[in-house]
Amino acid sequence: MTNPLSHSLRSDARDNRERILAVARTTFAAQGLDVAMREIARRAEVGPATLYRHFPTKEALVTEAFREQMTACTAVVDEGLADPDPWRGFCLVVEAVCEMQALDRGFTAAFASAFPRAIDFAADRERALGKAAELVRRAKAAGGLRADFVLDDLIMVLMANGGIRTTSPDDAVTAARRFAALLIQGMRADRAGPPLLPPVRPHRRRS
Amino acid sequence: MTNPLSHSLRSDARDNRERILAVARTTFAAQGLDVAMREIARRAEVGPATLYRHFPTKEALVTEAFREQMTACTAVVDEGLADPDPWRGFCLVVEAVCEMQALDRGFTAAFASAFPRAIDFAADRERALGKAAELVRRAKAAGGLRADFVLDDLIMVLMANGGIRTTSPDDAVTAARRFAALLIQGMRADRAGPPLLPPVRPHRRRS
DNA sequence: ACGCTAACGGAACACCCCGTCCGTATAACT
DNA sequence: AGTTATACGGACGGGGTGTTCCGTTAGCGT
Repeated sequence: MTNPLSHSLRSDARDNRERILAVARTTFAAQGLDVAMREIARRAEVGPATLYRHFPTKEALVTEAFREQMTACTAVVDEGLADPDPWRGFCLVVEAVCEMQALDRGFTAAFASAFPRAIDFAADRERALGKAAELVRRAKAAGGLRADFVLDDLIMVLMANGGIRTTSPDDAVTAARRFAALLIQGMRADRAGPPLLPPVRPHRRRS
Repeated sequence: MTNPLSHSLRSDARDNRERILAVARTTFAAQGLDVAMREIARRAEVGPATLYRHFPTKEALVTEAFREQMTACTAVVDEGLADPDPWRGFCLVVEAVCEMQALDRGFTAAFASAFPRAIDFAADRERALGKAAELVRRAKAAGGLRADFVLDDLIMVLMANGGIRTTSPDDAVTAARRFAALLIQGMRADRAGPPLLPPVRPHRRRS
């Protein structure tokens, strides 16, 4: 019902799978991707073999665990695109994504491809980036976003936001909001100040 | 001469020590702190035991390797304080430190205490932060920096800047400059836009 | 030149990681 | 209830890390 892949699985197997995914999501969110597979298995009250039977590799588990987060992210971008005021839509997206990153350390790492090599988010990632590019274009056309802003700047900002570490989740989201607010002021077209230096393309795997 | 600790050391030991430190500095700068001790020993053409005889633990090596970077950092803050225009001094410091972080990944991690637990930079770190607080105070008094800016915002910005990863060092410094320029525009007092949310204190080890 | 001690470095230790094998238990179907 | 295939989990292998032991080398003072 809830999961299209849940057919043809024995009941205990399906339960275990969901329990593993739930544990993986919360643990990755709280501690980042540097969590041992054994630890996730232990918290899910499952043997390591069971974990690996459901997800053949750690990368597979991470990919599956953050699939919904990824769609939520693109949904946010769509929401921003739907806003009648492009600049406001842009600001909302920046704030929302920063907050999402603050609430989920693992998502930050997964999105930035901090994991060994290009997860497989490639597809969703590129799609979201395409929409974000459109958002940037409109925000600039509307006169809200400074003209020398480029899509890669947005990626850079998100990467930077991911670097903020705090003690508690509450502090994390407050800091992210404050960070986003500061940045957004710097992105405004009016009183943009001296022109920015030439933009740089942040690193992208799969050269 | 150059090093006050170099007395009472045999010639080969002194050579090895300096070679190890040189290798550690360049390697940490290029690849961050996640470098195996064996790797540093190998590059310095030294056995692991020699490395550990000079630096009893990895933390000790890191601390010693970044001591001069730390003093360079405080020197930058002093330079900013010496500037007749507090706002310009503040901007210069932000730009310079961001650039330093871009050029040295290890320093970023060491400064942010990303290493296991509180290195020992505590003293220098607190001293530098004290001077930075004075810099912030003056920049606000001069009317250049927005009034709701706090010292912790500066720490947050530096932490964020450390999160930016690029492929080449050239890209890193370009990105850092661009990032700093964007942020500085958001920090300006004129046209500050809506007030920021309540500030948050970023995490500090040694509770 | 000699001897003594400081310094060296390869091998080994203890720990943790990801991923796998195989004998056992249990859900599902008759 | 009996049977069977599916799923389970403890134990294992291979590789990596920080750190230490100990037999050997080599600088330095005489």
